[in-house]
Amino acid sequence: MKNRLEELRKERGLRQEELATALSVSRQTIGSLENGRYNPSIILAFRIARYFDMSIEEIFIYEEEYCDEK
Amino acid sequence: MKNRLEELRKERGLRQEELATALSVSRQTIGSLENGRYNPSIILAFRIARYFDMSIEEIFIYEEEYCDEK
DNA sequence: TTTTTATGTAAAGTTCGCTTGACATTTATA
DNA sequence: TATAAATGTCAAGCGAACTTTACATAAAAA
Repeated sequence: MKNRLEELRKERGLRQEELATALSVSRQTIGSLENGRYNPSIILAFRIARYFDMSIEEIFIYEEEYCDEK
Repeated sequence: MKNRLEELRKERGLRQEELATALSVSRQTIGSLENGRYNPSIILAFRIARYFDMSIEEIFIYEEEYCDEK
């Protein structure tokens, strides 16, 4: 799954650490999401969407080709 | 997190097993989601939303009171 | 009532999401 | 250049999200 986290964070002039703090996760979690090392839990996805005042679908891009992902 | 899975499934006259097969998960996964034993991964949430032709937000209800969930 | 169908749920195992801690690399600033 | 600030990334550990197997219960149909 792709996402627009880095883009959205930079638009707002935030460091990874600041975003992490705002979302109550670790800096490594933000880095890992931005670099695609893993996907967020749905709870974190909701918190991210709420933080940026957007829908989950506007931030996280699900494409069917990942047909075997869980 | 609450969700409308059971309601949506029954509206469409599906058994848990049929929905599970359509989504490529086990029947127990559907039952566990319907009964709130755990939350879906974001990938599964996307597949469910796509299956019902709805947004994730229309199916899964995130409320801020779950402030410590991950 | 008896049998079948649908659902509930537990146990055990695997992988993933997230943590903390650590250290390397890149980028910016003194 | 040298130092600091921001990011990249690894490892170990924990709990969550799945799996399969199994069995119990509920509801519907014979």
